Amino acid sequence: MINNQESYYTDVDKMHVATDCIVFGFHQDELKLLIFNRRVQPHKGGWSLIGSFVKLNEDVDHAAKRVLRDITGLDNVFFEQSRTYGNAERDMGARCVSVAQFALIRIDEYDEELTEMRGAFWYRLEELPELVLDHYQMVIDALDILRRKAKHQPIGFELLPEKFTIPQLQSLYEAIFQRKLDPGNFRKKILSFKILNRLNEKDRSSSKRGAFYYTFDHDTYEKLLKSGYNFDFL
Amino acid sequence: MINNQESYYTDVDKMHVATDCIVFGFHQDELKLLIFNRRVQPHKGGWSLIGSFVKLNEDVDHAAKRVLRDITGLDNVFFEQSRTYGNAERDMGARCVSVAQFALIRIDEYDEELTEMRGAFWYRLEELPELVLDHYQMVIDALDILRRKAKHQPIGFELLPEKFTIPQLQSLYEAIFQRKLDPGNFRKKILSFKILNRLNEKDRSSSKRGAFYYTFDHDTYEKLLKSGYNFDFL
DNA sequence: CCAAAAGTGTTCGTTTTACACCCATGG
DNA sequence: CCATGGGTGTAAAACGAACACTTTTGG
Repeated sequence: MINNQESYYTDVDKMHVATDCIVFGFHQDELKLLIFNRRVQPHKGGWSLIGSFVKLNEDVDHAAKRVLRDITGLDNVFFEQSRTYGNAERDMGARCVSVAQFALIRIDEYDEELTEMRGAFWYRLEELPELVLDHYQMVIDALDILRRKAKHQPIGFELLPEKFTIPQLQSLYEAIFQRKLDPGNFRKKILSFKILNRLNEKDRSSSKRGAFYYTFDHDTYEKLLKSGYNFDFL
Repeated sequence: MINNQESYYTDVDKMHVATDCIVFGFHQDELKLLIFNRRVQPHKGGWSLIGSFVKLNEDVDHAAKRVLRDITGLDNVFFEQSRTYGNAERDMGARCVSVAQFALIRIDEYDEELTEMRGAFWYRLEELPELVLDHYQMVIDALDILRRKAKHQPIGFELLPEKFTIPQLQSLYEAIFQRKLDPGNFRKKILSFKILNRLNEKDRSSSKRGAFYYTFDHDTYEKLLKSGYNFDFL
């Protein structure tokens, strides 16, 4: 069957298809990006996003998950397509179209040893080294999409540990949007969505009084979402 | 040079890369989509989006513009990437990744004869025929992105003629969002952005009194955008 | 003169913003 | 006992939804 139909396309150009992952993490009140020090040609020694070519029988989405799993040991990660980079000249090596996808990971869960063994490291967004090809543009674009999304849906929870405090959540949003938020107003807004469950447990690492831990109530969120509820932060 | 570097990638799979265009137009208070009746295999006789394979030395974006120009005669059209469809099984014919892009066109400007000669026709969104492959999903996804975008930036102007009235603009937004809007409130909101210039000319085709024509002030818009101004419709 | 669409104004309730204030507690 | 961050309350301003009202003009 495949061979039969394939015949329609025989005179059509073929090219490499890659996927590059913009992997965001959040640690110590800072947004971090996972980047990769290339140990082989091309661009040996340069910094790049983690990525891979897509195999003939592999979904593009799957390729991204495969790469991230190989490097961090993590599975079941939040992934979303960013955009596709298809300029003819973008990779001088060969014609190669790259589908960029961004991931949000809980930085406390990944396998640090495995990651470093593979040549990947976390960098603060503000102090990224130069990146290979158009990878810096990919980061910019993904950040833009992340910000847009974060404004209208509670996407940020993907970046925090299972249980977190409201001040932690606030500092994540401050990192994403690059501006200070009012603690009182932020708390009221977030709680008004009623998608957080308070635990009977406090985090005392950043104050004597301690801040209650919360968990994200995925079920209630889905319900509200389906009922057309609007989650507009800020 | 190319041949030299190409050697790094010799063992990497290659595949077809296509682009499909979701072409929106606005006419008689209705959102319309340009679709294409296939005259050759595969899927001969079926309805599909207009699209093409990307050539080896051609930017992906360029391929979309080329297709649209060939079919409608239009150039300089608003284009934006939607998303990329990369499932291994999406086209039984052969492995083929498709980058979907949507276009907004002023329906009064295209070349009707050329378009029909090429087998393409405008359909109301509500009465689309069945589309081949995953093209229907592409339409759904593009609509979703269009709606999101339209909410936060004055994208709709791409779909109207150079000069338009506020009631016309309103009916466009009603078509995009599929709901009635209050004329008074809509007008105030739009005018508050101060990105419309009123002409000393009226359209009397839909009322005795006539409605003033406006043009979109692109320069002021860009300025406000850069200064961080928020355009939130609705 | 009147129907009908264009355009303006007013009201009222909600949301946002800024900020004052109370709480809990380890050092 | 007090500095510090957690958490609550509140008043003023801004905004949005609903709707009444005025304007214009061809038939």
